[in-house]
Amino acid sequence: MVEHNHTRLDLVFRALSDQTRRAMLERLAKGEHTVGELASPFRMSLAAASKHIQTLQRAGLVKRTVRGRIHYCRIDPRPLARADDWLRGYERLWDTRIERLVELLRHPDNDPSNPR
Amino acid sequence: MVEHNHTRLDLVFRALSDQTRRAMLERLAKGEHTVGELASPFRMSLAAASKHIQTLQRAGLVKRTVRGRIHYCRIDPRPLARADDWLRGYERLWDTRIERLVELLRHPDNDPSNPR
DNA sequence: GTTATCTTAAACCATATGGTTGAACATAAT
DNA sequence: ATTATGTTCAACCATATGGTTTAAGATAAC
Repeated sequence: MVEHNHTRLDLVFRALSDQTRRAMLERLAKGEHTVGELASPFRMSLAAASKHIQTLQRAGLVKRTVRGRIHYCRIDPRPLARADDWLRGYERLWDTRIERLVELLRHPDNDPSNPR
Repeated sequence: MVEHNHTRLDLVFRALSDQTRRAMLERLAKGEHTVGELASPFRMSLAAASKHIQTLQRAGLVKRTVRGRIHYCRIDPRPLARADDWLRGYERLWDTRIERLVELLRHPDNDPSNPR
């Protein structure tokens, strides 16, 4: 559902718009961490860090498992792939190599590296 | 400068976290538009749409040229490329094909498609 | 010079955000 | 049962956001 996809992208990009949350993802990319572990490098209260983790969770970027009193968090990269899919829709605009390839396909004789 | 890069990424992802602004970028990907043209498809005031365009501009995603009383906007895809660079840092986590390739490189004899 | 058009600024509003502190909840250790 | 640990909730605060309306500014058309 298009509307649903927009909402998800909203949340993902929103979650990524803060360097604390990006740093948390970078750590989670290396493996599972507890909430306390994720919070510890940041100079903010545990409650603030907990809020950030919840924002990541709402975006689907983090999944948590509770075992006893410990909350374990893991990265879920699929929403990142979808965000990347969206960005790659613009790849043609930033990748001049693709532009040149398209140009070559249209006018093959214009290739300066072609000695013909 | 690392800090500067973070700020820029904040702004880019922030700008992308709204479907109105993403829709504006999609139109700009097809070519230059005036502010009024960008605003017209949306059911919001011109002032509101103007604010969105300013958010895109602050993120560096849009460049504007003023000719007379008309403001022309163009997409600048470079910040999208940088956002994509950041996302691609996680490619290994979402692309299981890369995972399998790495696994093959480590244990070549485990390839089930290899009849050896 | 006057009117029209394009666009933003200012003020306002409701909501969201990102942080704090202290309390509360859930579970583990003793 | 009590204390300790891990974590979230609630209330608060300052700021930001996304929208509105109206006014203002810049330029073009007449």
